[in-house]
Amino acid sequence: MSKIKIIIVDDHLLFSQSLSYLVGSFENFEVAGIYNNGKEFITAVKGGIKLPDIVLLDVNMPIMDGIETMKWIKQNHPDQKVIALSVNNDEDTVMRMITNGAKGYLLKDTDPKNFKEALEEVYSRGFYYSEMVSGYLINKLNNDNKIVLKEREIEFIKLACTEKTYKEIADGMCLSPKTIDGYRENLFHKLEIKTRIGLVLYAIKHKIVCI
Amino acid sequence: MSKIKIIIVDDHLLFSQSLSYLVGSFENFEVAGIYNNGKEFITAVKGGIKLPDIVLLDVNMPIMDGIETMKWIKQNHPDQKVIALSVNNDEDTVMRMITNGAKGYLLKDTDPKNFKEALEEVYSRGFYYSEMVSGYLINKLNNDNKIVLKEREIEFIKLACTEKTYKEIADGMCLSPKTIDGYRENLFHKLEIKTRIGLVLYAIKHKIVCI
DNA sequence: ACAAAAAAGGGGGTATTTCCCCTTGTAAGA
DNA sequence: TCTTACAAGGGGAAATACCCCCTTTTTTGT
Repeated sequence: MSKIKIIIVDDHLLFSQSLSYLVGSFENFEVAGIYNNGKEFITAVKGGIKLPDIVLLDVNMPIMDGIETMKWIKQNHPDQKVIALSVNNDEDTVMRMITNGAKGYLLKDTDPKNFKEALEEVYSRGFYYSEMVSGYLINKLNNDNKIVLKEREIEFIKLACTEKTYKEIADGMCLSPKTIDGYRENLFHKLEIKTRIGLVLYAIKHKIVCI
Repeated sequence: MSKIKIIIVDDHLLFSQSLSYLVGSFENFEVAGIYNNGKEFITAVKGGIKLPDIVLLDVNMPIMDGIETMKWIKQNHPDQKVIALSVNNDEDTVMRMITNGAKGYLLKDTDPKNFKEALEEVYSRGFYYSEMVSGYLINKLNNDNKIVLKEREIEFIKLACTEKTYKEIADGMCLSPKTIDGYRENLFHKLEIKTRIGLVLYAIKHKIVCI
């Protein structure tokens, strides 16, 4: 019986190379390729490489990150099994990967035993959702009051995360200061915050801006 | 000739376990132990384990992070060779590790070849400073206008990164609002910022608060 | 197809908060 | 003793926050 093929996509060479040793040490598994970022992987797929049984996809990558890559995979190879790998467990990111079709989401501090289990389950059952992921899924069902930010609002938020005054922001967005006033108030209500500080904290927490 | 002994301290099990395979694959190197955080490692050292030739120390760890651990090592085993491992390359963190005695600072996206080189150099020459580190060292020499924040200022900054008004912050710190006024202005000058937003951004960037 | 609703832009006025200068007393250190 | 750090304050201009209101366009439901 041939081994289960794995492809690793991760920008941390030290990690991906090391991980390939770990995967290689498992019976029935073998690493079929290592790519440094989503772009490299997609280019390779377009170039005609054979898709593996499972892709191990890092979430935080510089060139083309996990979420973007996941979206592409979903569109072009919807049946491809992908396990997301990440150090961060914030609900936003986890849910975005899952809703884009990741079959599992593992933290990098996962025990190798667990990791192997996840690989096996994803291969045989098709998915592996840890307690964390299940928790988030239930959370999602219970209070699905998801906040939708419009393009123009995001633009405003980004500018609000600088030392510009609202007047300056208005100029920057070619709007009246009064309109900006409206944007602010809307967001304050929508996000349940009271001050511009709250807006900045929200923006950073939800990665609307990166610092 | 016996092999060069390495101890890995990293909270990401998947990484540390994998890395030990990589190190194991190098001639002349062997992994003598893996610990999940600084505390575990220090406890083991206090318990009398044999110190390795090189410690590979992750910087970002939950229980006892790389910087704290490095400080302890510097105090208690100043000759211990340590290579810091991290995903982030911000000057603050790098310099703090180096000034606390790290003999090298490697990013996790380092090429395994480079990694092996670093191990060898640290073992034989005693240190391995990448271009990045050298750059920061020179930077440090040129403009050594380091900003020192006092305890009370840090307290204030943390509160400024909330939706509290200065009045409320004053209450929280048992000071007059006017004193808070002074803190703010001092910091604005010292950090070359103009608004509380700038203060929040500074605090997050320099990890004074975490969100 | 057409009314209703939502989104986008703008306005007046006001209270509160932030920002910035300048001064004073006091305790601790060199 | 002189400096430095810390706490506190006065006064005022600017920015922020929070109401109320309006028009126009786009989207949506039926």
